[in-house]
Amino acid sequence: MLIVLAALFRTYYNKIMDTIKTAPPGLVLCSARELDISKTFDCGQCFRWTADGSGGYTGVAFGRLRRIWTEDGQVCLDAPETELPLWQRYFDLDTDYDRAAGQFCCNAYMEACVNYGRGIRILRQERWEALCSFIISQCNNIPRIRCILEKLCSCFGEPLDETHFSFPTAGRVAALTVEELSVLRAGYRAPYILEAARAVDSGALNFDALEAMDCAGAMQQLRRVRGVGEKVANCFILFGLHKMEAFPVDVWMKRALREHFPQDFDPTVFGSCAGLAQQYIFYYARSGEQQ
DNA sequence: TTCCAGGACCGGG
DNA sequence: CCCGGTCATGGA
Repeated sequence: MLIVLAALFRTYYNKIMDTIKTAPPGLVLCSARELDISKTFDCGQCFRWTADGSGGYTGVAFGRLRRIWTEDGQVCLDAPETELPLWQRYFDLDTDYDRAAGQFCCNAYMEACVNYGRGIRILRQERWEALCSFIISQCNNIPRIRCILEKLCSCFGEPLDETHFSFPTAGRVAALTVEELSVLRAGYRAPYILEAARAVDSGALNFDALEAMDCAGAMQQLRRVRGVGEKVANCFILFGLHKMEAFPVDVWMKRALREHFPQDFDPTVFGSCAGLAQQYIFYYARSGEQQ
């Protein structure tokens, strides 16, 4: 009897101690007002962060598998303290979004967009992942974009645990064939992915050089890659190069611009952060709120 | 069955 | 310059 009780106690004791030992350190990133993780991850700028059912999100960036959640009005991150600068940069925490949004309010609709999207931050994603993601995005829906990217990583990335993988490097993808890529079921986009990977891997497309250019110059270089048109290039310039004046226009944006702005409306009036204005509009339009 | 999804490309007018 | 057809794929 005593032996059984002792064994039971030991089992629970060990379980509790394991929980304490493996408890995430919970690095504090910023306030929840500065960064709304669900809006930021679900607004259509990235495709590899997924809600884990308990209010948090799990994803991979820089080859690091991390969990992020909001707790007591603060955004917490399951990462060692030495990574704080890395993630502060990833979430663009040095930019004053309230000040940027102050330039946007040209009508009541835009005001609604800003209010609805407050807390979105334009991530500083890895550039190859961003380029690849938006090549895949063309004429595609978001769940399937996520599905194809997931398959790309699980087939050709490095395993991080049982279910998560790093994003394969451009060099790794460049060495593949269209036949090998057919497992993605990416359809006509497969050769586009390959050509982009080879351009990046060979240096024909140099991200550092693109970053040093203005939007027009980067656009000119990007459009030399087959499968990269004006819209995909703009998405990459905004989400990959973090040039905030880029203003990608897709079908949702076309409809919003048609229905809520003057015919000859020029998005450059949104200023140096027009891309953020675009994201507020896109997120609001897609939400189905108001119409 | 047809339509649509964060398009791009190519040809012809 | 602008227009329509075409390019895979899967879900509604």
